Amino acid sequence: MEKSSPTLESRKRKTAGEDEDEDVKLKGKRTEQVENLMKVSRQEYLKNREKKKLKQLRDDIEDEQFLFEKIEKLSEPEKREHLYKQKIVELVSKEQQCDDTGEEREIHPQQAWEENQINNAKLNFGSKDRKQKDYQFVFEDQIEFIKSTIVDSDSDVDVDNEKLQRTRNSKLIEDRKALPIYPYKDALLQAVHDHQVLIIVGETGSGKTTQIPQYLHEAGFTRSGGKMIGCTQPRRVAAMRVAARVSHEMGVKLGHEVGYSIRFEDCTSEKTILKYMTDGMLLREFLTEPDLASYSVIMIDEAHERTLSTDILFGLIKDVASARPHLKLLISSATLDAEKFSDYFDCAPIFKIPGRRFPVEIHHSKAPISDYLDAAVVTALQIHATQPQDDGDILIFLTGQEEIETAENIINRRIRALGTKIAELITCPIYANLPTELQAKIFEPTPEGARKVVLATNIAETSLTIDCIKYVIDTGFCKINCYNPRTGTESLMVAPISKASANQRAGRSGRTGPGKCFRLYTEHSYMNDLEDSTIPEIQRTNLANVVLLLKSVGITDLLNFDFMDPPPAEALLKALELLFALGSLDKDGKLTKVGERMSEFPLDPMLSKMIVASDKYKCSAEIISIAAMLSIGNSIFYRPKDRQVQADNAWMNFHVGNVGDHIALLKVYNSWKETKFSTQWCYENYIQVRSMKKARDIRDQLESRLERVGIDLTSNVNDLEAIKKSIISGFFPHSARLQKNGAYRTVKHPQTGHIHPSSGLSQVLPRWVVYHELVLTTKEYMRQVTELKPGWLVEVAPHYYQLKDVEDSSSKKMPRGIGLA
DNA sequence: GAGCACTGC
Repeated sequence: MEKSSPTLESRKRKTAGEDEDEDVKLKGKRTEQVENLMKVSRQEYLKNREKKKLKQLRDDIEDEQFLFEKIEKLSEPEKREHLYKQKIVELVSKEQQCDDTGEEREIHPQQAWEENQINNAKLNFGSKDRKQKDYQFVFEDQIEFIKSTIVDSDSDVDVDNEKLQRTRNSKLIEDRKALPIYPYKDALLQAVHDHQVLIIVGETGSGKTTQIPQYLHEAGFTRSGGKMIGCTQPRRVAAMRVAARVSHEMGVKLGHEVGYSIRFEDCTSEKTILKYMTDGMLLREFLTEPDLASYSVIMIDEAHERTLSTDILFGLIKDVASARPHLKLLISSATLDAEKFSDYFDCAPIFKIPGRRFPVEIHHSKAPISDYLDAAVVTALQIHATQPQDDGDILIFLTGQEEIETAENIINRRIRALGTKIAELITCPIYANLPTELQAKIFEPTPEGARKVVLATNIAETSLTIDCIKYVIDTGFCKINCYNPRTGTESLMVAPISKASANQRAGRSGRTGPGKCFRLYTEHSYMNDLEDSTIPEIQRTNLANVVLLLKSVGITDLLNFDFMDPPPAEALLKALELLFALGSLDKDGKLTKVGERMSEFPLDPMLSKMIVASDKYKCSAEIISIAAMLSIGNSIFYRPKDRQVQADNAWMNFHVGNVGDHIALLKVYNSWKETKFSTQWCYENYIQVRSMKKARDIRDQLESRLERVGIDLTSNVNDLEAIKKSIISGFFPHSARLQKNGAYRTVKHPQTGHIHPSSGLSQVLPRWVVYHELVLTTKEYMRQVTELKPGWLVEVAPHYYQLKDVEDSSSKKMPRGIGLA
């Protein structure tokens, strides 16, 4: 974005002038009630004022005659309670009708649960009986209109289907009105009119993600100039699923009026007015549209998760908002962080919407526990032995694959020892790197008379939800990735979770019914030892990518950029230094031509630079394959415990001639391509199919970006020197020289490292290498290593290396047989 | 001769 946005003074004037009209119009409408709703949660409201009266009402409700007289005198919550009962009866009869007409109904457990939830949520429904009819009418109209577009595009629809459609639509309207958010619709719209930025605290199950964009659309926020309402999600599946749900509710085809946009898949069209997308995708849109002119509203959902992308979005969007007073911002967060968000957005008001969830009983351990793995197993077996079988499954949170496998073994062994004295207990491991076929196991329904125990990493905290979990066992730990800007190393560390995380984990037990959570740490420890929330990603990650992106949207002064939680200055400086070395920034910190080309690629800057440089060496086809393989990380090879030797041998096939890991990855990709992307081939070579498919998608994307930056796709598969020089053009800061003791030392900064044992060169120990990344585990290990000739460093990066840096003064002191590869 | 939390572009 051009940083030459209006000065603060002129912005203020502009804002005041343009908002004045609206202000005058709406001031009258603003009621005390609206203000109250924004401060007090509905649950508190109910609890404090009307508890007693409600109880009495329940006793009286049998007598209809009496009730109708009484209902006129009732307060709002009482009316709701009454209508709730009425609506349940209506809904049940409607459901039966639906079934009678033979409507196609998926019996997916998720949907069944949703419907159940919706029914439960009827408590909050329909405070305004008369208006309901109005709404239905208005809606029928709208649906007729939209339905015609369905008929247009789908000529097979016959009269019967149309009738069916109508039943379904009216049920959808009912469902929508049943969501806890519905009674707040008017107040919410009012608040959006009154304020530019609104923090929304929407508890789980409130319906905020699906309903708010629709409300705004109905209220006319999409009418002006065909502008869109954008809603970001931290995960791809969420964006897709919500978009599908909303398009269904609105009776339009997915990808038309309602669409989603995620990497590799843009399911939107010119008609699209409600757009769901991943937060990273919106961030990328800043590159082509710095003022987000095509949006009238941006909603950042799940902001409390504080992903890297949301944090950057905050800074950028705050700036856009001050330049565009008519752009509305909605930030949805969890209760704990709401005030922090409000402070950041200049005291934006907080709007609370209650959710619907089941109560969860929380148990803490009495005394501190030293062996949480053992304690988790014991607790699980205890639950299994003492609680009724058909009552619900168990979910245990552990830190990683190894722990999961050990726990699985112990549980199985102990259950076997107990024999028939106890009901069957099925162990289901789940972690991101588990092959897809095995992951599916957790979604299979539990057989009659048995119980499931799911052993999961953090993946079960937010990314996937498992039905029928009644018991959660929380060990209180997880693995987090930490980047050390000083050494440039990354490491995975086992760390205590935050309070927010602990509550999230506990909530996983209350999805289908009341649940219980057993925490393997004391309450004292929860109160005093755990942080309130996890350290945001932006403070513990390599920022090279972020800095390049910010530079290319025109942010010049990064150290003073308005971060909600600023990253360590050292990490920013390190990133700037790297970008300068790569030639993407000039002396004044401005983006160069090379930098502009690099920012087109959704990769780490070193990988992007490698691609840009491959133009010169005429091997872009090979380099994008390597970049794709490198960027999917270390989950390419599958190494089951019982076949480690075979797996290692398969891997070594790609290393013939000690070509180095980069070229080996290229060979893997090309061999797979030759088999026409065969799944069987992957199994035979102990390679993860999922990873390879991802690599193919990334490669395809990179290929299309080549065109955009004007690089020809040229292939030169046999010229290894050209390929290696391209790699070095991006990774020259990661070059290292062999020491006497068999370790390596980086050429510029004194950093030692060792070739990782999984590398094809770990036995070869070439004198000079370039590595992809440095990880700290038991030692500092260089992962993905390729041999280089020192002369190339001076040739490729003369601004960085002089001859004296690469003079091989120590060659004579080398032990015999080392460093001669 | 080792160790792979989770996302996203």
